[in-house]
Amino acid sequence: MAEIQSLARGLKILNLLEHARNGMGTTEVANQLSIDKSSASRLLHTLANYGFVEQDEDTSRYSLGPQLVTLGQHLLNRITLRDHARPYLHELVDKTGECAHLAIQAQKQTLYIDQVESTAALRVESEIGTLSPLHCTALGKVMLAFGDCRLPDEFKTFTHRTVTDRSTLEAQLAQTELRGYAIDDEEYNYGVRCVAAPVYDHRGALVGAIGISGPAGRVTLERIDEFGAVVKNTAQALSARLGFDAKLRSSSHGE
Amino acid sequence: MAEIQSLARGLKILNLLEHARNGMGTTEVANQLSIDKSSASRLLHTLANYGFVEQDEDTSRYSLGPQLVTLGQHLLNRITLRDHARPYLHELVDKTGECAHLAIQAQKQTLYIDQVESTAALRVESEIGTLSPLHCTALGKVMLAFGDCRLPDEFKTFTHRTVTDRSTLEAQLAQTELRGYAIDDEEYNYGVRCVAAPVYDHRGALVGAIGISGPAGRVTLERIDEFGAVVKNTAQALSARLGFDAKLRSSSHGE
DNA sequence: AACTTCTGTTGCGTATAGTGCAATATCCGT
DNA sequence: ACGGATATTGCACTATACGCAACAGAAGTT
Repeated sequence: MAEIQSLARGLKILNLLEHARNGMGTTEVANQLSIDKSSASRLLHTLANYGFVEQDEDTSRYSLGPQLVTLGQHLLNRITLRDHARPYLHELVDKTGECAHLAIQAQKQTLYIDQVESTAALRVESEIGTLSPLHCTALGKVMLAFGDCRLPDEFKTFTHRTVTDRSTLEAQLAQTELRGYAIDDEEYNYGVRCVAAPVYDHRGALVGAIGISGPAGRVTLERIDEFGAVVKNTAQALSARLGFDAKLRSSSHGE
Repeated sequence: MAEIQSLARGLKILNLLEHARNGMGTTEVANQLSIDKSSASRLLHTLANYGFVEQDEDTSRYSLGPQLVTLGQHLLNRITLRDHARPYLHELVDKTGECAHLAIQAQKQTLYIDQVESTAALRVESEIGTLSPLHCTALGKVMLAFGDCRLPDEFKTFTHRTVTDRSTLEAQLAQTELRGYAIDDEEYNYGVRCVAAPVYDHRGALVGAIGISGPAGRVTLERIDEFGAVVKNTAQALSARLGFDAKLRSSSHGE
């Protein structure tokens, strides 16, 4: 489809300015886009008229304007985690063939917010709205490993696999943090394995987790790392979608 | 200066979409801007190509896109409160003729971040970087009234006007909250009155306060409400500048 | 199910609107 | 005061975005 050239150029300018620490001058912008100074000047003026960029009165250099904050903020307010997670849950189902879940942390427990069932396996009934423990579900372990709440005092037992020893669990969480996804190996329901990864919002705060769960016969221990990678990647894509910038978390190099 | 029409139209579309709860259709956009459907369609496509809007695959309606979040967020990271407050401090000086200050809360105290001196009165020396108590300065009272920290246990006395009685101070803070600005009536320094109002960031959190201070002879009790209104308005303008949406705080009607 | 009546997208001729060149104006460093 | 940067404005040209109209698809109506 044909692009509107001048609009596209304006938008390109905004993208350029994102990475310019101290703003950019007209000529600089023109060179980057291989357009004439005059065109750049006029485009910048138009952007400035609507508050998308602003010009420093002294240096006459341009940088991003407050309108972007306004629009971005409004947008974030509209976003409900659930709405945005849904396509990613579908993606998980498509790629793994298993049931996908979205959960957040509530009242020191795992609250299931959404579920997308795989067409093949309908053995797991809907768990939306239910609360589960943190220590024995993949989604809950994500909260523990990547969130900022401390471990509960008691660990209830559900299966013979449920980890109830504090130090063992802590070791699992450390491992979870390292590899970027959590595993529930029949620790909550017999015959069900789960894999989950963290979802961050635009501020870099943990807002929830997404993951898959399926019968141990299909979600085998051999394939679990493969599933883990898929879940992790999908969770990262969702986080990016929510405005999360990976740089926020990995390390704090930016001044 | 001549505006680039197509770019301006594109930006107008973004502004339109801000207030559209469930996005807008092509025709709707076209009508609002009094342009042809085809033009609207092409503009929207271009915006979509760069992630500034996105089209729902099912309904084919358009809404604001993730790129705005990205840009807005990047911009917020660059913002330092001080840089943005400075012109507003100048504005205060211009309008009141008194010295203007910016402060944040640090270590349960008032930390002066910036100061703009009035040309007329240079009797107050620079206080940038100094810490003052919360309970007897206008800036500090703003933190107490609008922030989320609780009252200290002890209230040191500085002048005979310093309020050291807990319930009296609480009454003052309640009044402060109601009228939107705080007053220091010679409670910290003899002969100096101050007026301050809260500054909020894009999340609606209190980030600091700005205010003016001047000799009691000029900042009279009769004129103090007049000064209060000016300070309050300026603080609100600064907050808006930081991306603060008044709706965030006033009341929580939104779903 | 055939019928409107909405949508959103595409082809195309036209002329407006944006472009690049060049001139001007303004600022900075020496 | 001068050279070498900037950013901005005038102007002629043609490329570009525009509106019209035709098309396709969805959603209601009868």
